Amino acid sequence: MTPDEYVEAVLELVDRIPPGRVMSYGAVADALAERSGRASARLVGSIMARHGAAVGWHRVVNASGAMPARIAAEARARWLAEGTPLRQDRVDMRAAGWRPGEGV
DNA sequence: AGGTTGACCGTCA
DNA sequence: GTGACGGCCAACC
Repeated sequence: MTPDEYVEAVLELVDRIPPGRVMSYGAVADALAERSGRASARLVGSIMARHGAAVGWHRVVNASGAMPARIAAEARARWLAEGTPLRQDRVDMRAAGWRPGEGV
């Protein structure tokens, strides 16, 4: 799998996350690990930083259910807009966490 | 070629 | 709950 194909695989998966649900960067990396041969949360993070605008980037959060300060406000607005379960200003990962195969 | 830098994560204190 | 550390892998000096 070429790096380019990996990027597509990440975007494709993110695009399948249902509204109101989220996956962590690490969960995305894990989900693609078998198919891609790699599993790096950091890599998924940088891919989202570059290509996230093309998909529902607010549905991919860090393991704490938060987002970096730069985009936190926008992310929170989107979570509220689609009814994502929140805990203070973070996503409630226990309630909102999604795994591929769940909504199919 | 080599060092630094990220929209990260799990572990340990 | 917080903070430090090591591992991670591609992009960028």
